[in-house]
Order: sequence, then structure tokens, then C-alpha cells
Amino acid sequence: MRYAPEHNEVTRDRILDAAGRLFQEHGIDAMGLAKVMAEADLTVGTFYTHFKSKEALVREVMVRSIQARHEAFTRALRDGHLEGVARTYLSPSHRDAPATGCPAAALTSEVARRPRTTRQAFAANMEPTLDAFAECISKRRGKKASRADASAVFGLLAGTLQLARATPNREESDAILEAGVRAALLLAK
Amino acid sequence: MRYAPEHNEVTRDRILDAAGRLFQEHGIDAMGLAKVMAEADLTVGTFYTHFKSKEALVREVMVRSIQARHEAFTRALRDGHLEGVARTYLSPSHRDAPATGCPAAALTSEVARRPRTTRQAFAANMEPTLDAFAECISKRRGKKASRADASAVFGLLAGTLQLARATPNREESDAILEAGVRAALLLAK
DNA sequence: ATTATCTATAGATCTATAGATAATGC
DNA sequence: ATTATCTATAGATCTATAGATAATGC
Repeated sequence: MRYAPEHNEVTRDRILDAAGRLFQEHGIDAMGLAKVMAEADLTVGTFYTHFKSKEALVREVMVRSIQARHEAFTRALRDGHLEGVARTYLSPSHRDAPATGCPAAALTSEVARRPRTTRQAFAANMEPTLDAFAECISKRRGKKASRADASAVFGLLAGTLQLARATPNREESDAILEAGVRAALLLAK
Repeated sequence: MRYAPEHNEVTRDRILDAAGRLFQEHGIDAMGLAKVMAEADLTVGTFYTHFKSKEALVREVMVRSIQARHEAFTRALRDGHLEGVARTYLSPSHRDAPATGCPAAALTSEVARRPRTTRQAFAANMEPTLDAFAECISKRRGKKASRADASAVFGLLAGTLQLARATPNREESDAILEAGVRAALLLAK
């Protein structure tokens, strides 16, 4: 159709957005390409003019979601406000909205089972976020924290959010979130 | 066939073991019943004489795996040896053997997306383990730690293990594990 | 004229069921 | 005689491809 020059890219973005939401809410393996394309108001046939394979989509979605989250993290982490980040991350509203929430909390254990290229894309794109956490922790502690140290704090946030999501009783789940905030601040002291 | 009275139960156990390994290694949605039954040296047809549905299998496998892990945890946690538990949990060999490792690290984010009955089975069966952690932390701190406090420590362990599994570079992954151990001990102080 | 979209389909796999087969305690 | 197992199959869905259709810049 020789569409407008930006048309292709706009559609691609719509597919990536749809896949990002559906993968995080229902898991990668649970969402077929037909459902992803329907969420983007398209049919399956069009998928392969935009992506080489489902795994290529998974990689791109992950990178994109991680980068989008990075923006949010760095905005919040500026000036060393780790407390605010922890409170927002471990909030009931984040727990209850996995589709638009942190991709690491939703997908890390699935990423671990994906092909090496996908894991590399994940790890490489998490580095800026982990470095931002490390810098923030360093400031609080008054001594250098490594990226690995930041991974432990981030692991606490993501792991605790997952436990809260898997806990059906609301009060118990809320209590897990609150204990997670206290723990995160203790850790970064 | 009017088999030996214990025959049915033995076979059921074999299916549960097979499913436990395959679910933890490849994810629940990635493993079809045909593959699970083949791993147990059976064919698909037999599945429904043992379980009502795949979801019923998922619930039973989870309960069983969590209980098996609980044994290991309580043995190790006795006498307040949190350091040993953290070192074993965040060891390269645990990272590299998800099939036989902690079910929570492998499956919590998937459990969060399962039906409420499955999440209830998960949460209820995690309680003894979390209480054992809470008791151990209480001893170390010299003041009462709640189950939610234990969830934060456990969330740190599971979340950090997941990050280490998703990190393809070995040195970086090892560093994450080590930082996780330090963080766990710091948290429980 | 170009190309993103559509419909249709291949071939594999998924969960679940039906009915035949085979193993063994009475 | 009982029942766990098998083979076979239904019907839905999965990833991926082929070829027709339609939209728009030249």
C-alpha cells in the first residue's frame, strides 16, 4: 500500500505495546501471536512482516519494557530517594497491575529459560537500571556499592513483589509489601 | 488390571515427580501433558485416571515440591544457621539446577497468574517454611520477626536467584549470588 | 507500483475423552 | 472381574507461510 513512511513503525510499536502488556499479565508462553495481534487490532498474518519470529518479538518487547521502566526508575532515584522507589514498587497498585508494571518482576524467571540471546538482551538492558540503583545505594551508604549489590536490592524488590502477587489473602499480601519496604531500606543503609 | 494395591499410588508419584522437574526447568505452560507422561514412562491417555485436569496436577505438584523443600529448609535452619541456608540457596549449583531446586524461585511468578485455588495452595504451603525462617531470624535478631519479615528475606533469596539465572555471563552471575548472600545476612541481623 | 494487511492453510501441538487391551487378585 | 494402561481421536490452538486484497505515494 505504500503507506505513510511512519506507518510501519507506528504499527510495530502498537504490536510491541500489546505484547508487552499481555506477556506481563499472562506469561509469554500463554499468549499466542493471534491474541497479541488481536490486541493490536490486527490479524496473525501481518505478524511476520514486522518480526522474524516470536522469539524476536519477545527479545524486542523485553528490551523496550526494561528501557521504559528505566526512565521511571531514574526519575524516581534521582537525589537518592530510594524510599520513594521502594514504596512505589512495593505498593498495592503495582502489585495489582502486572501488565503495566515492572517487566523484571513479571518475566525474570521466564527469561531464565529462554535462549541465550534473549538472556543477553535482558541482562545488558538491566545494567543501566542496576547501575542507577548502585549509585543511589552508594550515596546512602557513603561507600561504593557494586552492580551486584544493587542486584540484591533489586532482587529483594522483585522477589517480594512476586510473593505478594502469589498470596491471595489481601491482608497478608499487604503485610508482605510493607515488610519488603522496611527490608529494602535496611539493606541500602 | 487389578494391580497391586500400591501400584496406583506409585505411578501417581512418578507422574508428580516428572511434572515437578519439567515444570521447574521449562515452565508450566511450556510442558504439555504428553511430555510429562513420557518423562514418567507413560502415555497421555493414562493421565486422567490419575488427575482431574492439568490445573489439578499443577496444584498437587506445587504442594509436593514446596513440602519437599520445606524438609530441606528446616533441616538446615535448625540452630539458626541462616548463613548456611543462604550460601546453599544462592550457590552456583542451585542456580544451575532449576529442575531440582526451589519451586518458589522457579514458579512464583507463574503461580501469581494461576487460578485462586492454585494460589491458595501455594500460599498455605509456604507458611511453614516462612515461619521457620521467621523463627530463625527472630533468634538472630533477638527480637520477634513476623512471617512478612521472613517473606522479605525469602523474596530476596528467590528474586536474587532468578536474576542470577537470567544473567548469561558467569562471572556477573556469580557476583550476584555472592552479593545476595551478604545482603541476606545483613537483612537478618 | 509498492507493500502492509487480510484470509486461508499447513503441520505440530495442546487438553481432554472414548473405547480397546492387558495385567493380576479373587 | 477389575482397572491401569494403551491407541486413536476430537476440537482448539500454536507458529509460520502463501497468495490475494487493498491502500496510497509516485
